[in-house]
Amino acid sequence: MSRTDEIRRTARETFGWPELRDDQLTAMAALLDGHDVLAVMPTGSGKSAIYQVPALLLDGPTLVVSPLTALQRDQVGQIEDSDAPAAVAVNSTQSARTTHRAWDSVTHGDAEYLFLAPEQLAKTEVLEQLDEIRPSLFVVDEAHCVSAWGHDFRPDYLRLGHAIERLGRPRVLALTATAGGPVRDDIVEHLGLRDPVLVVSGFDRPNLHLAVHRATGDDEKRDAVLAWVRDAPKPGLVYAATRKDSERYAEELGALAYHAGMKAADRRRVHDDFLDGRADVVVATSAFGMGIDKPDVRFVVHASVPESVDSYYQQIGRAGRDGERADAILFYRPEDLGLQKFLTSRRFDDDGVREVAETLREQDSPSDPQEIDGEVGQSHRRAMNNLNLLEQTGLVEETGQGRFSYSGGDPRKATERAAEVAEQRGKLDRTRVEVMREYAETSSCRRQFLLGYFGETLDEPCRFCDTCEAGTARDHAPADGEFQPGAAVRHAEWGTGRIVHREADKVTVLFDEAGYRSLSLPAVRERRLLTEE
DNA sequence: CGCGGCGTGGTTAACCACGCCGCGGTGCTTTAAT
Repeated sequence: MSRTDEIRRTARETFGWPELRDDQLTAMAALLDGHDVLAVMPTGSGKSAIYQVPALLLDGPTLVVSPLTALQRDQVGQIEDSDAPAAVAVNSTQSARTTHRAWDSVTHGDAEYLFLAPEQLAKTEVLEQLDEIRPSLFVVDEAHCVSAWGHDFRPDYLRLGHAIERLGRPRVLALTATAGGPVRDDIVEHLGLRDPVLVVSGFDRPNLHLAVHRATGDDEKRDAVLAWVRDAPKPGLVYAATRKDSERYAEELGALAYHAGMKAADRRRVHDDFLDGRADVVVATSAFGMGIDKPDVRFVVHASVPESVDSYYQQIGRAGRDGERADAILFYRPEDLGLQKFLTSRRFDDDGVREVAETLREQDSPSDPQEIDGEVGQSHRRAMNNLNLLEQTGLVEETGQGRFSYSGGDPRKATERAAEVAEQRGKLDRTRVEVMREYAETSSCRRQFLLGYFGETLDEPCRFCDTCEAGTARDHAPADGEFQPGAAVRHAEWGTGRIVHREADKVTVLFDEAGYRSLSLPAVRERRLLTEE
């Protein structure tokens, strides 16, 4: 029987899926052929199937790294509802006995799927257990978290590559719904994917109507948000930038608020009420959304700009999954960008990095990160962030068996190098916020803008966004073939990059080193700033 | 970076302008005290 027949049969007989889409099949077959795979496809398109099916055709259990314990519960439950072998999770929300039983069932081959958060893989004893189990497939679900969270909030995401190495390099599958260029690069680099097969399904969501409402004053913006939401068909989601704002809007709308400062039980209730249709509108911070797969969400309103186009597309992607018309509208004030710049900026921890470097240097033999963590007087998060930065300088290297050696010489020098790495990252993040300004302020087709950001092209303006309807998008359709989205270019100062967006009088370029930059076309032409490669 | 709250001081009895300060988002894990 051919490989694809085998895949199809397993999908049909075990999971009850009569058909698989081509992109699903491509990704599954690549995994079975022993390749690493990065799959970027929309939620609700059967992403989980990509590991669930091959898992059964490979010897050895499948490890799934999943960011939230709530998500792990859902995923285990989903597998339990099928005829597939058992799935278990290991995390801190369950009793020691449950965890013990979970390990047992994986060890004895009774459970096929094991769900874990990345923090589990930072523990030596967990890695030792897994080393015995020898997983054949290592899945990173919601893989954009590697990039979005790995650089500060959850540094263990950046360390998954070492876990993969430590487990003898099982084949790796990274899954996400949204990933622009730098996010994909981060995933490939930090998971250590080797020559990965990239499977990207269509990004366009033609039933989503895109619009931006520009406001000058804060009061004016609030009134506009309230009026729009009151008149709109429900259910819908409102994203606010702060916890306080989510509560304020929720109160004014008679809706439910959702943010990470709420008690777990309240959060779960809001989540369930929204999914089951008891709540029409939820006003949330960015905490809300992962694992939300509700078909009939009619709008996603942003009461304030998010930190990046990646986040924006992720959040509006929760509307209109049923294919019916849905609205994605951003209420925009340039002043709101300041908050996002603040929130994405990270202070470089000079003393902390030096302490980690000094501790590494004093070791007689290569050290285990857990030992380092225990020796420095820093939180786990802080210690791992500092170690991550040192690793990115190349002065700290893995020597095998999950141990690390230091070749940095003077820790003060190493700290300076780490500061440069951090500065580079900070620059990229700031330019990503700036792209949100470009999106909000463009008078070209918004869909062409969004798709260009993700490396896709839409040949004609979409006619289903506010700029198309206002007629301004047409004026920006390039009359010539110069600087088309996707084209490789070079800039004297910023080096090589790729065009992500082009309008009548300016281009936005993603540079390999300098991040996203917008350039005025007249200036580019006059001073020959960009050359096509 | 931009806001909201608070105190100060200055002009005129009830209020206003100014400047300073603090705050702002995402979750896992482990542990200690009820």
